[in-house]
Amino acid sequence: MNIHELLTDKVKEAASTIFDVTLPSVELQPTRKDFEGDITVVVFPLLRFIKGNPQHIGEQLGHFLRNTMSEVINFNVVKGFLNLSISDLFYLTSFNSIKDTENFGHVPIKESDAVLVEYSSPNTNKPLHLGHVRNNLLGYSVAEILKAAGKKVYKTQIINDRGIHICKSMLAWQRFGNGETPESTGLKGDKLVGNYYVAFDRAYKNEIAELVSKGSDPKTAEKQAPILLEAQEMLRKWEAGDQEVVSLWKTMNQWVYNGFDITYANLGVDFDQYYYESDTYLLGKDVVAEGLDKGVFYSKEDGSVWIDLTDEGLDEKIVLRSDGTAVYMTQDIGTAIQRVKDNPDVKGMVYTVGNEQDYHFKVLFHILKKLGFDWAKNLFHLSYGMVDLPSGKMKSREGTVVDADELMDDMTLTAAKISEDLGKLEGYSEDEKQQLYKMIGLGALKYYILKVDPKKRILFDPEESVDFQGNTGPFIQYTYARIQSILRKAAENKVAMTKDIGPADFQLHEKEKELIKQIQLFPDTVQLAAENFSPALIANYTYDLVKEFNSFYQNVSILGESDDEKKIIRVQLSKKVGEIIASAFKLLGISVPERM
RNA sequence: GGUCGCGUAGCUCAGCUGGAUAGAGCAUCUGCCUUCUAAGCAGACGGUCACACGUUCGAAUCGUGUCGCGAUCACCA
Repeated sequence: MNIHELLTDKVKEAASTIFDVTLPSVELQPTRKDFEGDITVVVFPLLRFIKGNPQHIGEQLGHFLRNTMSEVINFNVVKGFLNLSISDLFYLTSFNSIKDTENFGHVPIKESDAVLVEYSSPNTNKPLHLGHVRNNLLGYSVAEILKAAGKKVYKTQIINDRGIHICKSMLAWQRFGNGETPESTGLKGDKLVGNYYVAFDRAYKNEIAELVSKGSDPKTAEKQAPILLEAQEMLRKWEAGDQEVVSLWKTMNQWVYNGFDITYANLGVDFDQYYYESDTYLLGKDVVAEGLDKGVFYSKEDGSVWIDLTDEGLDEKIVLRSDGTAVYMTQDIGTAIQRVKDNPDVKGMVYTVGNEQDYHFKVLFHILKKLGFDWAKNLFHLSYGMVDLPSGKMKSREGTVVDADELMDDMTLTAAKISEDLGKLEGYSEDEKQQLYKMIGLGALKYYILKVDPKKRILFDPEESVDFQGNTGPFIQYTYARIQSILRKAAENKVAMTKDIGPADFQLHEKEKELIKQIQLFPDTVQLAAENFSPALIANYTYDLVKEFNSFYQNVSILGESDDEKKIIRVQLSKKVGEIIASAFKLLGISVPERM
């Protein structure tokens, strides 16, 4: 039982013995630094149940708590705030139990409670860019946080591997490619294919210009450019299963997958399941038919099928075209159902998709609820804002996107430059250095993106790149490395790491209490982050912990002239902080170095 | 125009279910490397929490409205 639960119970008990009232809840908060005490009971909310002067009530409660709880050694009342001083006994017993807890903050996984997390979901016609990076980091991190909170998680992505845009790069390759392959060019497969997508666009624009110069109207020119008609023809052939087209499609998609695999590996994300739109784009039609029978949907004269969501404050939405073919929504309905069929233990899903699709997912979730699926109440759209550049929006056609691979390389280079300037890496082999630079560069990138609320837009300045000071990944990694150094030296000094320390041995330093308080918050933070699908909560918690640790580190002597008991508890504290940093960063997909 | 999201220090961001005098980092300035890593620490400076009204003992936080920015309102995905 933690101190908050303990105090809540005691305050309730006090209220019933002194005032004969039953309290539904008690408001507790950490005492502000300018006041004496550790934990504060806010008296104001109690006034609804206990009539009287808040000052007086606070004092009565304070006396009761001090007399009946060994943990409360003193109290004072300021206005309506009852500040309680907590004993060293409590801090030490609490820390003694935390110290030996493995995987502190993680809850064991309950197999019955599976959640499916979808992220990345790329197109196979161009390489991944900065937007995907945010998507991937968010999705991966949320999946890891859910695991830590005791959920079984399936990471999944649905790959958009079909459609006119895929045919465009295929056609351009046929026409201008001269049989180039990733092997023959040495290019990553996704880059090669992406180049042909750009080549298509160039050729298309030229044809339009030519048609317009011959007197054609620009709008019709856009629709009648021969290369576009040819791409559309190719799509028809693909849908008809034309062998040559399908074979080229398979080959080129495989190039792209091989390229993506490298990017994902560098980014440190992974997936348990893959869905391909070429398999799922026909799904959902049967569900629509069923829903039509049940009266969830209705059809119009032309045969198209709709759902009326005006009751929910939304409008009408089409779910099947008049020619009977599926739309985006149809596919998503079908895919959701298919996934639960494939994984019967799934009780909820998280969709990591940009906020331009907020409306789509709102509608999708309503439809699935109306269709009566019990898991439909546990659907969450992990919606995130755009990543903008100082120059404005990223546009792939205008070449203003930040490529994911290049970005990671740049970050690694920046990390290398700063590290070399600081000159701390004597005795490192070139390999070790490169590994460390990558760890730092990617740590900077990931932390930079994950620490901000997903809903907010991010302005990413590649020039200024990323800071290594303050609330950044490298600063936290650096603190971790320093802690490892303390532990190495403690091992040389043979400090007893498992020994419990009692309150009689010495008085706790103010900084030690602060650190223990911060450590205690970690499990709650993980739970909260899981409930809110928020890596930002974990990131900011970790930064607070590191700040607290650094303050502790500068203000107390860990391995210096302190006596043995102090030395032991201080090294134990450092060790636990190191463990928490590592496990929090693991939830963010960031590695920590042993030395730097 | 309808709907949704955002608006906190010069800049980048925290601020949990309403609680005491609003919190960090960067930038600017001042101290601190003969002791465990100075990518650090301690401090100064910097705020009408976009604006107005409301709810109440108490509002950055909740509600309504206004303004600004963005997204979205396809038989595209």
